[in-house]
Amino acid sequence: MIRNLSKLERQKGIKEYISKDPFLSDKKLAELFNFSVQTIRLDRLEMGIPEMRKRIVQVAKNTPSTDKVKSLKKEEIIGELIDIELGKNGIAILKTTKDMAFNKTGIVRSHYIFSLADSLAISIIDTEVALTGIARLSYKNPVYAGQTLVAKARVARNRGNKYLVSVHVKTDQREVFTGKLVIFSVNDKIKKEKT
Amino acid sequence: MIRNLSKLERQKGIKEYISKDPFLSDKKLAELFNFSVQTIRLDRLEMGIPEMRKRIVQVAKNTPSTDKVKSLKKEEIIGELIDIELGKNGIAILKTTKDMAFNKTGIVRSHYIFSLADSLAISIIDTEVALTGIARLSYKNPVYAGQTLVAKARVARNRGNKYLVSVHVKTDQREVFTGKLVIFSVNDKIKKEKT
DNA sequence: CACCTATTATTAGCTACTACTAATTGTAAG
DNA sequence: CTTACAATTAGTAGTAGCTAATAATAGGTG
Repeated sequence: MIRNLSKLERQKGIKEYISKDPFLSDKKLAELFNFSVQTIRLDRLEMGIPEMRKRIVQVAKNTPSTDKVKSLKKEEIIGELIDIELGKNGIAILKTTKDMAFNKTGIVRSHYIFSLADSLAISIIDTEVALTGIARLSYKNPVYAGQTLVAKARVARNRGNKYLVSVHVKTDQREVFTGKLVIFSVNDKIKKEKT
Repeated sequence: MIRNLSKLERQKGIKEYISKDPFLSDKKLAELFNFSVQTIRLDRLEMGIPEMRKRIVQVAKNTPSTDKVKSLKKEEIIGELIDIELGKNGIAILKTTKDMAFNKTGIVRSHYIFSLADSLAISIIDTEVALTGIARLSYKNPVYAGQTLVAKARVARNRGNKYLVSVHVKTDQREVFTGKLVIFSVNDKIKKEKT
């Protein structure tokens, strides 16, 4: 029961709930938000969210269980965001595991470190959508599975929609990675450039 | 007796069809086997096969999409290695999905593209262990979820244990990423530097 | 013939909807 | 205060894809 929400807030909430649990029927959502089933339906229609059964089918059809494609999993940010000042700087932590490393040496694969740096850099940009344009990376020292990485990012320059973000990753005082990323904040323009 | 056999065969057939395509309703099965819907239902009940909607839910719940773990999944190489000449060049393909993209725009997150490029670059180096040292990345165009990326890597220079690998990633003739990676081949030395 | 199995038909009821109309409530402006 | 409009709720008819129960029919077999 989460009454006392504006229409917008409720719709946002419904979206979130459904994205987290696509198995929610209108009835259950109505109980959760303490609004009538009809209102929930209207919200769904306004937001273009399909009915529960169709959502379940979508999820089922997305099952990549028979896929051979090796891919990474989605994440909003890699690691844990522990401090952030939008537009200025941020800190994130990633505990590395054996899964992230080469079996042979136990050295963490470089793209995990980049992912930490890149997602942190993007998340400190105070904008709806940010995309990486150019990056210069330097891996200073190997990281071993089990070590905890601390990434610090800082906006070094900002001209228009172009941000230069520098990221330093350390583990136990020791610098393991530095990077300079040029990030672009984006409106809806890019969508039309598609083709 | 002939009837009995045909019944058994039909039930076997239904089982097979459903296991291959759980999205088949009783009606569709009835049309496929040219029996009435009631007969199909009886068969399902006799075999203990649940109704279509419950089958779909089962499939959907088996998907690992509800993971909250904030880390990337381990992979030996990101994408599918489709051609390789050790020490010279290689090609890898990655089919992008919604999971790899920002929800808002459907644009694939930059670190997935880097991961494809980086793991390909490392795998073409003809050595036991290879580590990324320095990298210069340039994201030329946004990649949209669903597009298939083709990465081509080439060893541009090789001095001692230092390899300069250039990687180009395209989707439909269109260049979306280029990178120059300096990769170091490693023996066992680094392991002892560990601290 | 009665008995049995397989199949098909019919009906009632269920969930989770779509699509629609209509009534009610809230709220802000004149 | 009233009027206007948006938001919400209620209700109806119809749908797919079922469950469950009951009945009818055709075709053997002892």
